[in-house]
Amino acid sequence: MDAVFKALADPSRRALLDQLHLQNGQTLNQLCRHLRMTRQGITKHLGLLIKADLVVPLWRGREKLHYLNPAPLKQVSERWIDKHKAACLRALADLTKGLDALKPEPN
Amino acid sequence: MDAVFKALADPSRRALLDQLHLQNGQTLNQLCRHLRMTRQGITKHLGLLIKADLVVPLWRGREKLHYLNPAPLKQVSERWIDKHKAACLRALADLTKGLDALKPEPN
DNA sequence: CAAATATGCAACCTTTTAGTTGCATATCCG
DNA sequence: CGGATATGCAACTAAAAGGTTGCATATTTG
Repeated sequence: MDAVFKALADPSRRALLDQLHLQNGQTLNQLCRHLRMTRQGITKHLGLLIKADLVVPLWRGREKLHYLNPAPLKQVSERWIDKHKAACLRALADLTKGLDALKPEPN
Repeated sequence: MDAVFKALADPSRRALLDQLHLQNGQTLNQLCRHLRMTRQGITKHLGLLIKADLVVPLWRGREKLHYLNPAPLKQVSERWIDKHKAACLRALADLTKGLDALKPEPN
């Protein structure tokens, strides 16, 4: 679990997850196009994501495909959010969003 | 959002959240009893948790009560887990597709 | 086979972070 | 008031993390 939280702590790694969420199964080089960083830097980030089991690698010839695995994320929120409270929170979040949308400009 | 992920990255801070989840509204000194660390160290951790809005402080006289606020955690998991779809199923499907791509050269 | 492509490994540097020590400030209670 | 309690702020140190450069390895392709 520690590896998951550590992996999520860095914005570059979250960007990688975003990118995989957008298009799953990308190779290392594909992912390099979206981040302005050396390939080796990205390799290290992917290494942490893989160790945290948030990304699953799959070799196809000389290419390494990367797949997003959101399973560990499930446990993240459930650790401090009681199941029966979840619905309430969700409703509250939606309500807040609704109220914000409704909020009139003071002019 | 960045502050939330950063705050969750440290095991001591997660322990503090655990402690508050166990008993909400504890003072700084109360929290100090459960972690083996100086009070100032814990103060710094709580500062980050408060900045991330994961903990809400409330002053009562000279005491500072700390309350857990799980709301930001909701968004954490929902970022990469599709709300209305079984994300794990989709990921599995994509993974299977990757495996299929691997197959055509069995020889 | 040789060149190009896709990736890995390791050393290195710089910045950030965790934790400590020391002192200051505010509140409660006799 | 004065001592005890509860907390804050700042400087400092040691460890960790982000990122780079350089070179090695495996696979595809002409």
